[in-house]
Amino acid sequence: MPNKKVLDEFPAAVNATKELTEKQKAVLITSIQLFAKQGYANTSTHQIAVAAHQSEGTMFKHFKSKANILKIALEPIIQRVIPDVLAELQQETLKQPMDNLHDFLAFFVRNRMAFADENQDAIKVFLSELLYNQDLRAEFLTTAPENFVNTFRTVIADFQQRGLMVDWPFPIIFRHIISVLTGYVVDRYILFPNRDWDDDQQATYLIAELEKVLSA
Amino acid sequence: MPNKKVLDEFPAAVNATKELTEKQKAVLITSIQLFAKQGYANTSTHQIAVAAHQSEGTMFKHFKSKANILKIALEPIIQRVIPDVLAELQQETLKQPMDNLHDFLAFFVRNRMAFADENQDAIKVFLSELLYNQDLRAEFLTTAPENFVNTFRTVIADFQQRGLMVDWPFPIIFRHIISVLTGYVVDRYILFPNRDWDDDQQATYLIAELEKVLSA
Amino acid sequence: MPNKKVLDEFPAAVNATKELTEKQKAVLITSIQLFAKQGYANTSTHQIAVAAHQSEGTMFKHFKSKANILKIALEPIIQRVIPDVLAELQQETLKQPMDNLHDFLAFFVRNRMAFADENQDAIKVFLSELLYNQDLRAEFLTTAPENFVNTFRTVIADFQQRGLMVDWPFPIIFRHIISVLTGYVVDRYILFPNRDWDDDQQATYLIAELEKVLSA
Amino acid sequence: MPNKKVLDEFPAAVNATKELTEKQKAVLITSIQLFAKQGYANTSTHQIAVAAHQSEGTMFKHFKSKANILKIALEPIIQRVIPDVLAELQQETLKQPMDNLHDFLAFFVRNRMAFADENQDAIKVFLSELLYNQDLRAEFLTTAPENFVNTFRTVIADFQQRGLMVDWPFPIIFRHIISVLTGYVVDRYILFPNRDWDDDQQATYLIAELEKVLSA
DNA sequence: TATGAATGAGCTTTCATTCAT
DNA sequence: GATGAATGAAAGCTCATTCAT
Repeated sequence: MPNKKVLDEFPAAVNATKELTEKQKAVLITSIQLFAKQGYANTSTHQIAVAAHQSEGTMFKHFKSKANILKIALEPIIQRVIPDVLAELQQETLKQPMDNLHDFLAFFVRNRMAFADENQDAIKVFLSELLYNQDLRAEFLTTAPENFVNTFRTVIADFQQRGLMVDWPFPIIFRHIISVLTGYVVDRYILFPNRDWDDDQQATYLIAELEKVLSA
Repeated sequence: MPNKKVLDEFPAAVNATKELTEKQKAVLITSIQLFAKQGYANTSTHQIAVAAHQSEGTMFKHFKSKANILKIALEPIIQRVIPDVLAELQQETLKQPMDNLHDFLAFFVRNRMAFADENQDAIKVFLSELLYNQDLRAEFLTTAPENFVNTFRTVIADFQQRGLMVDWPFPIIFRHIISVLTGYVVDRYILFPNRDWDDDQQATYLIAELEKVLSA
Repeated sequence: MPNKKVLDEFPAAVNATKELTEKQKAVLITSIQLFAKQGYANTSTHQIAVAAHQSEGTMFKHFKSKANILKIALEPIIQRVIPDVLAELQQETLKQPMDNLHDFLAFFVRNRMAFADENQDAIKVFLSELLYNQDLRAEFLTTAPENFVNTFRTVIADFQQRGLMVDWPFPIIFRHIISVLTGYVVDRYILFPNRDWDDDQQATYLIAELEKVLSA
Repeated sequence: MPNKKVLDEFPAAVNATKELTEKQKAVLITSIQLFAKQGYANTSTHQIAVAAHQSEGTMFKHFKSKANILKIALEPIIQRVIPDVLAELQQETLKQPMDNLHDFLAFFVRNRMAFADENQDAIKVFLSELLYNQDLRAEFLTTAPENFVNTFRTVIADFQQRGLMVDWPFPIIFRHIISVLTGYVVDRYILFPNRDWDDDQQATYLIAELEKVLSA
């Protein structure tokens, strides 16, 4: 049930402003699944409607256009990549203070691996659409700094001030972390999803890679 | 003239079997440019024909299908990502023996940065098509091991045997290198092509990142 | 109104599984008319759509392909060449027993002449497509034996056993009857539709021809 | 080598006015073969050119249009269906006078069966094109009466005057003969070419069929 | 003269979106 | 409101014919 999380997040992310019926949720989930399997351009609205047991007319009444279905379906991904990890980080630090780089990286890597596992379809679609979808890109590049990059920046700066992290510019460090994690996700879920993966071993190496580079 | 290299490589990569006229080259270059700007699915063959000053009929006589235009246009990328660096590496090692990790990484990073700079459009298209284009993916995943992964494997193993590189499994090391370099390419050419990039500084950091992780 | 019968037969032949709207019927009738006038290959789907006052999109949604329009439009011909005559033959024999060859031939010839008159367009298209349309041919050659040839075989065998018909092999007799009737149809409706035909006289001769050959 | 005869007849039929090179003959023969296999509309001029080892340019220089290739390729069939049989009939009657209906029908049927066997491809194409090709049809319907129908009329009238043939109108008799023979050709060469045919037995029956109907 | 590359109109089919019911 | 039939523009591709070499 790899898309369970996406569904669960809809209420939190979207329901604040809009009520989503079960069928409307089905449209969003089905869309992500079909887009992930075939690509956005190769998926017809008819196909979505049939798979979501909706009529095309009703679908367009609510979502207005195919592009908008994509946009709404990906919103949780864009909005929750960081907030989630922050919320859980807070809970974690309540249990025990996280005063070394290793513990932080271990938590962060495993947390995001879990997120990737639960949202693999949406992530694949997001990565691919980021390339050519001007609107999505614009939204992401304006939203990301606020609830994503800036939060990250604070955490990094904190580690650096405590002398626990290498004193490189933030963009370099930020890109490095994203690169290593995204590289894993692409390898694991997009290029070779059928390999026999040992997730724990993978986590260990990812943490080690990041630690070697980022430690002061 | 960012696509100069792609053009120059056509003779080497394709002309062995087929002579390409100027107009046929124009079709391939124009296609890559349009695909990079709009995406493959959002670019019509009519648009390509007009931009390449060709009639659609002639285009289809030579290239048979839109999918085949893409395939042929990307062939140099698939075939030459590694052979190029190897050839130049050989020339380089003739000048001075490369017996430490830093020198190798410095050469490798700068060489592939140049390659990326020269083939940015084709790389963008390649990355995006890798996600959903079954044929391209199949071709890449069968071609890559031979002229790409295996060569890499030998070089890595050599450094490891000499005790100059960390003793991690090859897939981990391989993915790490690819991730870091691809992360840079996406950042530099796809997400923020208009930023004021200091390529030399970027190279320095990339080399440092890789060296910290890979050194024994 | 030469295609009245074709239309009337759609309910019986097709409506069992699918309801046909008026416009869908119009597509089928118009197609047959255009195919009969210009040939299948020389008739564009656009032409059909305009003539049937339909949009091409709607047409394709229902009929899926041009080939399928042809197939569905000809189905009544393939399915009803013999069943019709049999049904009416049964009704006829209720009125008066048909115990000589002449009466049978007279009924059969006039009945099929009426069928040809009502379905001339479809018959022309059918004959021409039989030559090169692999699918139609395959369907006909598998359907025909069941509801066509075998029924005929029984009737012929019956007359032969009663000593009323020449003792030749069935394929010879079958082909002879079909040849003579088809020859008439081609002469009458395809080669010289504008001649001044005396249908009654034609029937008399056709019956005489068949009777001379087939009588014991 | 079923098309040998067609080729051999080209000199006689066409060379009087036009010289045909070997390659031009190849175009005509190949066309007929392809048209017979796939239909005229489904055969491209490119396909013909390749199969005949000709360039499309040269082909069009000589034949002007695809329609004209068909027309010229079928000319021998149209021109020689009857003249052939007449010439051989003359030779035959020199050996022994043919003063009964059976001998004439036997000669005629076997002679036309041989013709059909040698020109099966061209006959198939001719029959199919007769349906929709206005030009071919017009040519045939003006040419046929002169060198075909009228000759036939004379022979029939002669038999009738001698009291050897039924006293029916010529069109009825003519159509009957053509129908029976064409029915055989379609059965033998178009519908079921792969059956195990006993040509001698077929001839016997065809003669018997015609004799029963036509005898006085 | 012989060639085959070039042409562009026309083909069948798809699809996001609208609208009558 | 919900439906799915209807729309028609645009897609990829083919082809008979022309024309520069």
